[in-house]
Amino acid sequence: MKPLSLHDSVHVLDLPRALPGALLQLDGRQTAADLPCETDELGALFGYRIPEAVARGKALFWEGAPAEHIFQIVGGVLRLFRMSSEGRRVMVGFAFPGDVLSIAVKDHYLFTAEAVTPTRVRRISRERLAIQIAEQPKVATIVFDRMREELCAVHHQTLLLLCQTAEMRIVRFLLWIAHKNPGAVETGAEFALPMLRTDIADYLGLTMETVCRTMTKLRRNGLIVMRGPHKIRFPNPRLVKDVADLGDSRGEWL
Amino acid sequence: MKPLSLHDSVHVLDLPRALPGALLQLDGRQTAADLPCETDELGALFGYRIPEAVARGKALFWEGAPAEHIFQIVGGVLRLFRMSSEGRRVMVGFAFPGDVLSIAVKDHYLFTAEAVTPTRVRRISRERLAIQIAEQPKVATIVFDRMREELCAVHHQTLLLLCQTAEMRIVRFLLWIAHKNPGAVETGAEFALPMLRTDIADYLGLTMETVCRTMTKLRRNGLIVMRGPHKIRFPNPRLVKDVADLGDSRGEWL
DNA sequence: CGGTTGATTGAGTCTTTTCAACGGGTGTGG
DNA sequence: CCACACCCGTTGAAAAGACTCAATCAACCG
Repeated sequence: MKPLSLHDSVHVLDLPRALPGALLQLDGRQTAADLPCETDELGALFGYRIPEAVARGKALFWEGAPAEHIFQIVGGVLRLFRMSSEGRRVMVGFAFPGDVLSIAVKDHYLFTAEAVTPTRVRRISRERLAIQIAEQPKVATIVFDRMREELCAVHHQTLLLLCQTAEMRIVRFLLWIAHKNPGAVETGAEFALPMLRTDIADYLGLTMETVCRTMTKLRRNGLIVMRGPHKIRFPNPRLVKDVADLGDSRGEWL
Repeated sequence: MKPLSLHDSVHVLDLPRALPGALLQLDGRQTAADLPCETDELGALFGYRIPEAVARGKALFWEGAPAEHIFQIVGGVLRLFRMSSEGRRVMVGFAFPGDVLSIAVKDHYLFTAEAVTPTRVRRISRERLAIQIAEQPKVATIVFDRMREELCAVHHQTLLLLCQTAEMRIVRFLLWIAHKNPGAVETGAEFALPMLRTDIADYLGLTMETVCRTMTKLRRNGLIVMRGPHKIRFPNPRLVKDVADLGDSRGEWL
């Protein structure tokens, strides 16, 4: 058995992001249902310490600061953004339970990570990770996988941005969020959309107003049902297929 | 000295992509000036075999095919694209001399790589790479770096797509291409823009027409000078700064 | 209660896309 | 050799879409 193969690795999407019975509330109010670390291969890496809490609106780390730690999100949602040279906020991603942050950076954080909801994280120092890699070659495989996952996340955003219309972008964005709650799309169950309209706009390269308007349109068309701005349902799964054909044979890109 | 540190690695942008004296012609006509593999740390990995040629318009590999090899571009330019579910072509990148392709994929190629210009590549099987990693831990560091580079490339596209206007996207795209020829921006020297207008459009999320129109606008404004559709100059480096302030302290994102 | 924040909606403007036409190359076959 | 077709780039006019500016509304908080 090869110790460091690029092949024999956990599938990116098979992560224990949300397990049956562990109802993950993305809005962070239900702190009891954190990601169970025992099931995570990476859990051992981060140790079984009690996770740290990050209050809503607080930053976990800042763009440009020396990257000393790697973080695993246990519960809650974070927004990841940079400041462009013109001073505009550029959303480069969101982090959900199970995600690992900044495993791919070299020495400085490339973006700021800010808690959208009350968030709980585990951390490991980059030094310690290096030692772990040296001691157990298998760890390198895990790190490879995580970097692949990070790459997939960015690629996913790229594909969203390459959608022509705002409607398409938003539908796919919503579906992406929905897919983090297993079965939400198929059963039409309600799921949380914790981030602000502005966050979504900055992520999709749109304005807040366009996001609002488009979501209203989707509501009028019966594609989505909203209970407040942050609770969404897809009442008609079949309808979803028509608007955005996600019939991708390989789930790698979502 | 830690054998597998994530820190002590070659800077992503310090790659021997274009060396003084090795005038890289991106249009691929000058096949003599290939990337010198001796200077490349990764060169040893790929061996010093004679590079394979890929004719213009031919694919190096196809989206969805089993990923058996990893490629290093020695000369020429490739377009990297996927087919969206609606059948539209989605450009996910371009590959230039020095780039390494598909080091981050798991088992199937995520995109098709097609030669824009006559191209020369070296290849290594994924199996062999795994063995190399096992034998020399230092190789893992190189692979980490390359994956970081791949991540940076995708992130760069994301940032391009998040630019509000077509003009900004295109200016930054052109600057990005220009930066691959050392000193081209500073001296106002001519550089090649080998890909088609359609390729650029698909990469920037615009239509071909918008790309054309915007480039003629840039030409009229004196920002660029064109000699045919594929030869560009920035005659006034100072003007460039005004239009697109790239004053980014860290070059990581370009 | 007044102030703030976030979401929504409206009206007008600007950009981009769409549809269409044209021109310069290149390659091919008569 | 020329005629023709085809690809690619460019430009034009009209339509659609997204943005800006602005007002309104609801929830929350001191």
